[in-house]
Amino acid sequence: MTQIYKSDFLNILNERGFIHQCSNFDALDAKLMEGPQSAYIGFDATAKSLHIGNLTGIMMLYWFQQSGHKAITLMGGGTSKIGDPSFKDEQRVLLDDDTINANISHIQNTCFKQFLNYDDGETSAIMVNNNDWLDQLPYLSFLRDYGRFFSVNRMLSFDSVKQRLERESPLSLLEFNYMVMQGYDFLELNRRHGAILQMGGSDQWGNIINGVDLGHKSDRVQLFALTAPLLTTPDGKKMGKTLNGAVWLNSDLLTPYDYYQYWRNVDDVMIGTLLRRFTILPISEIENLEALKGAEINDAKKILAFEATKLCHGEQAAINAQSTAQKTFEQGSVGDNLPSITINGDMLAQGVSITSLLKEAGLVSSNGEAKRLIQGGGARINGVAISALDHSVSSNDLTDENYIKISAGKKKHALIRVG
RNA sequence: GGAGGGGUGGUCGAGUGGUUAAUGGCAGCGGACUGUAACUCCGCCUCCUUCGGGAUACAUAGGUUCAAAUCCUAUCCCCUCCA
Repeated sequence: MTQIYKSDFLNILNERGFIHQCSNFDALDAKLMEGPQSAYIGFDATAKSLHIGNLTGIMMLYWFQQSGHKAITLMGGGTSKIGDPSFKDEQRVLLDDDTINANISHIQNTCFKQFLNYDDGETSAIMVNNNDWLDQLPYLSFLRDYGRFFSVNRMLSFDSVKQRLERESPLSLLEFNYMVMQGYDFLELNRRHGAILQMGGSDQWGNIINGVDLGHKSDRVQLFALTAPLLTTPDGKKMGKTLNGAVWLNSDLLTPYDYYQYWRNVDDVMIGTLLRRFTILPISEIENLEALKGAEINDAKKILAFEATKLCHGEQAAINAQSTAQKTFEQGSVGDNLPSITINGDMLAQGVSITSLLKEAGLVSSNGEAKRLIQGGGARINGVAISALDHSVSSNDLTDENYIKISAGKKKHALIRVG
């Protein structure tokens, strides 16, 4: 591999496609060679789980720690009260404290612990919440101490707000302050934990640079910004949507099987990029995988899905998910990880309408949707398409293994068991 | 405070009294093709229904009318300009 940097960390990030912009490559590279450093990434607390969109940042911290440094995960408990306006056209709904706190504790206890080691001596990852300092800021003295370092002229020049202004979308003072808060976070984390680097997606560039400038002006410290390219599909769409919305990292919001399936179904042309970013396979192996052509790409996708699931949910969950997927799609049978519902044996003996079963199994959300699904030819019982709206499912449909497989389309399946 | 503009289904955006549950694009879902991909094509895309219909719906609440997303009144919210 080509070593264009001195530090392992930058070399790894470079070969894995994480580098978009850096405030000062050479100086950062040199700094990383001096010994363990601290870097952080901020995460939203607007939902009770992180999602695939946050995964790039998590992986950057992962490699940072693997390279012998200290990773800091900053939960935006304070900044979530404002809402990042970058590249958004509309103001976000404001969340109340209780919701934000609940979200943070939920995220803390799940997502990160899979990827980062919080008990690793000198390079233990740590988790902080910016509400701890932002909530206490005295307005007037804050303005006097730090407000003077922020140039409105400059802030207005950032693409993230320029776009909003050009479209004449409203930008409130509250939202405009988001980048001030984020900039101050950097300073605070430098003081508290010696953080010298803030990373993030390329949409965070403006916000991060504000912190770098503030560090220089206020404390005469050199801070660094490093951003990763945003992930988009070839046609420019954002990655990370699935049947039910976001691709969550928490298994209680998205099962490991569904998580596996998300990766299994990504666009062909993304395969190399995704393997680099979201698996920890050696680059040489990734190069072999992305050289595959045509239907062979499926092999690469299976590996991507397996490795990504393993990182997020553990090896056993990945094995289970893979096995279920294989049985379901390659052998036409069923796997343990399919969602399942239990139904009373007597009721089943009398026959249950397919519509209500589809609803029960969570495959559709209303009778109307079930009806449309059936009319569209997408409803199946044990793999056989059902065309009658009033079709009744009964004990006769039970297979030898004592279940009924019900499907909505070719990819969504559920099992009905008798209980 | 004054003047003007605007709030339509997940989203963008038509529609200015009547076959309008509301054109079209995007997103989404299903089908065909295929490799559990992409492309393309076709269908669907408020809810309930005994499948005859019914109930809700165009910021909110009233009103005019046989009939309103479309007209009137009040209220709320947003934007622009002026003070």
